[in-house]
Amino acid sequence: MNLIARIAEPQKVVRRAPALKQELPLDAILQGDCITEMARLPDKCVDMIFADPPYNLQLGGDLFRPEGGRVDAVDDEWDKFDSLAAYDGFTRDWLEQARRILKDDGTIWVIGSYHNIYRVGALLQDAEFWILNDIVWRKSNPMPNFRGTRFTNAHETLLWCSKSEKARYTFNYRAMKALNDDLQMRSDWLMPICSGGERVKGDDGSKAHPTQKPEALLYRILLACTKPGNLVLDPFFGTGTTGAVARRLGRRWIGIEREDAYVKVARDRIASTLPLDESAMKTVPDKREQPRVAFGTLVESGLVPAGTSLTDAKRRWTATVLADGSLTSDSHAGSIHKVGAALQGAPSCNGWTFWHVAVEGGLKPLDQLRQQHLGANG
Amino acid sequence: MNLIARIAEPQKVVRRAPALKQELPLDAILQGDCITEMARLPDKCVDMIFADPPYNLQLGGDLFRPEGGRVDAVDDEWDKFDSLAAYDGFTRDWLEQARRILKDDGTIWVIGSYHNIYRVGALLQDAEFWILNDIVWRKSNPMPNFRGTRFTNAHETLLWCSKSEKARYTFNYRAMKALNDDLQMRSDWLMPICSGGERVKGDDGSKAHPTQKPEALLYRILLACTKPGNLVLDPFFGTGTTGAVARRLGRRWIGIEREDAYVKVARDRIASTLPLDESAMKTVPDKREQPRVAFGTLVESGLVPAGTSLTDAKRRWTATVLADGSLTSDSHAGSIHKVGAALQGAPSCNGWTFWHVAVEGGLKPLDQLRQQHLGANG
DNA sequence: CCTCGATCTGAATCTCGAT
DNA sequence: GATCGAGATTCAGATCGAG
Repeated sequence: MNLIARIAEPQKVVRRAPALKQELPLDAILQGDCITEMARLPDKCVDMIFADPPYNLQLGGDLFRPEGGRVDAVDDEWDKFDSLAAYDGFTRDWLEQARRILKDDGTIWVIGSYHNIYRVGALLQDAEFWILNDIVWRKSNPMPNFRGTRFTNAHETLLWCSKSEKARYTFNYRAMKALNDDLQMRSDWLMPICSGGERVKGDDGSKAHPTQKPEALLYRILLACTKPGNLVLDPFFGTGTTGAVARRLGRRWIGIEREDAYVKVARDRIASTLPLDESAMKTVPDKREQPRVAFGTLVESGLVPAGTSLTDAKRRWTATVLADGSLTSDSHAGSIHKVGAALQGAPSCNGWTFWHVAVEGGLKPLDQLRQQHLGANG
Repeated sequence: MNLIARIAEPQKVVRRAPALKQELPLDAILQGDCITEMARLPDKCVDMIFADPPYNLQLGGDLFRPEGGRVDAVDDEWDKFDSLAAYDGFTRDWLEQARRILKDDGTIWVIGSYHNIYRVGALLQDAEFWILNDIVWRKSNPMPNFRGTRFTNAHETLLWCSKSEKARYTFNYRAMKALNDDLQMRSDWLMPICSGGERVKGDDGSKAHPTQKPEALLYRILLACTKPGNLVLDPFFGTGTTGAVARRLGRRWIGIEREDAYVKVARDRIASTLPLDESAMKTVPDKREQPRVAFGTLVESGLVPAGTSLTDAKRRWTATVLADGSLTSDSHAGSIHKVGAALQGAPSCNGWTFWHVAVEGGLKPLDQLRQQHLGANG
């Protein structure tokens, strides 16, 4: 192994050891503040940067689940900033170093949530980075909104930028297309959050890091934007997902991490030969989700307008479609399935085949309209 | 029809016609510059703002499809800005007016792409708007990346903000859940781009506006964040999608549009849009808005007589109803909520769904008896 | 061995009206 | 403005123990 984890005295080291600017610590964890440590690296030396900076979540008090449990919030000191201005200043500083270290044809990836990504995006543009894509990581299993106050926050955003408009960056188009069943890889990626065996745990079984990213995410990024042997820098290394995936894919890496505990975890993780966990590699192909169509979608799209009267095949019952895709009959209200079941006194009912729309010359089941919708939008 | 389309001389009008600040032009198109026209509207007068500002696309030369056709790019004058700073200045100005016009409990939606949404998001936060969600519109039929140089840009982003952290905004949680097959509506929405019959065409068959938004998008937004009768402002009205959907859903609207051609198109389009039937406009009622029933009322009315024994769904605990509508168990006494919480050791508890009455063949939750009472007395 | 149910968890800006 | 109390609120998976 070729791991370095130094306990540095930043001020001294930066100023007095320019030597390090020549020799690059490959496949190594640099322990220390990310800006200080980046400052010690030479100009234009890395091919790609992946950065997962603090999100500045600004959470309030405790949040409880409906059944009584308490949500284990991200309340670590490293995510606390005094103000938006302080966060901006921090972001500007590390972006400045990142830009200096990055090769002219290299690219940078930054991940964030709505709390911080608009600050980061604007500052990237201010620093003359050129946005190539913004990528949406759609979580297949996000935490719900327990209080019913907003839309489920079910995604995070990644920004992918080159150093300038004219830069000739790496994009392995064919690899991405192959990874996506021979369709162009889109800007929305569906992936589960990091859990199960992939999630690094402490001795007490609790998660080692509150925001560990899934390897599948880094896998796709490294595969898309680097060549084998390229050097990848991760200035917010955490549990070392970037290093682990880089190693697996034959890329070189440098990680910067301040916290002692995370450095240890990352070192062990990368050192241990990970059995290729197929499940961690898998990304859910977008096609599989297409068959699921909410009835409300047909209402929104005007295929089954609100106010439409529905009936069953034998015209024994009728119900009316409301604006939100629910149904009302004389005695019941709810989804197409629930109302169908209630009217029949049955435990369950497939509303798609039960309910029909009157058309010229007869009745057409909702299922047929769903197929029509899929055909038009699939 | 009640449409206004004035040809204004902006500078004069703003300064000399404060009268308009009193009377609100409802269901009307105001023709003119968006900042000037907004300046003429009173403080805190609209419930929601939907804004689809210029994206500042910064497109280079013509883009050609593989088979030779030229892509019909957005190259209109209104999408051109000299610099990021100019775009920021413009954005700051219209956001300032938007904030002034918006009611304190109102919300604003802004849609954009990666070209502009990071500017807009940061400036929204700078103006002390509070981001509630960022929403990803996933296009089921995006334009492919013809050159194979990037990921297919398959989404746009919407920001939903209140005026402050503490503001009590409207969110029709139940309606959104109904629209999504009884699952919480997530922050990623799959919808086709506006095409086919919905796309407004000119006399020559070409599209009337380069970036017309689908009605389904506005439908979901208006249904989620407004009540019937609420007033919605769209300062970049274009072909009037916001007005058309607002009218369909029984919301009032004001549109601002500078271009003569778009004003005409929007006016005709909205005139031919029919409002939904009053009953079809309905959505499932939010529990929070139903009339409150004190548990004591059910005791008084004899629906749950004093002395009744209650139990939870798993029959782990029991309690007895007292004459005043309070409960006693072995160890606790108080309201149905307090006793339920205390027995479970939970911070809180909804006694209506926690406690059940034994009936023939099983258990019936108090909530069901409450509904029964409401049906009989509501 | 498998199945079923109970339990736990994840980057979360998570209530509101009456007094 | 602060306080108090009613009462509204969860999805997809992984894990583990019982049968």
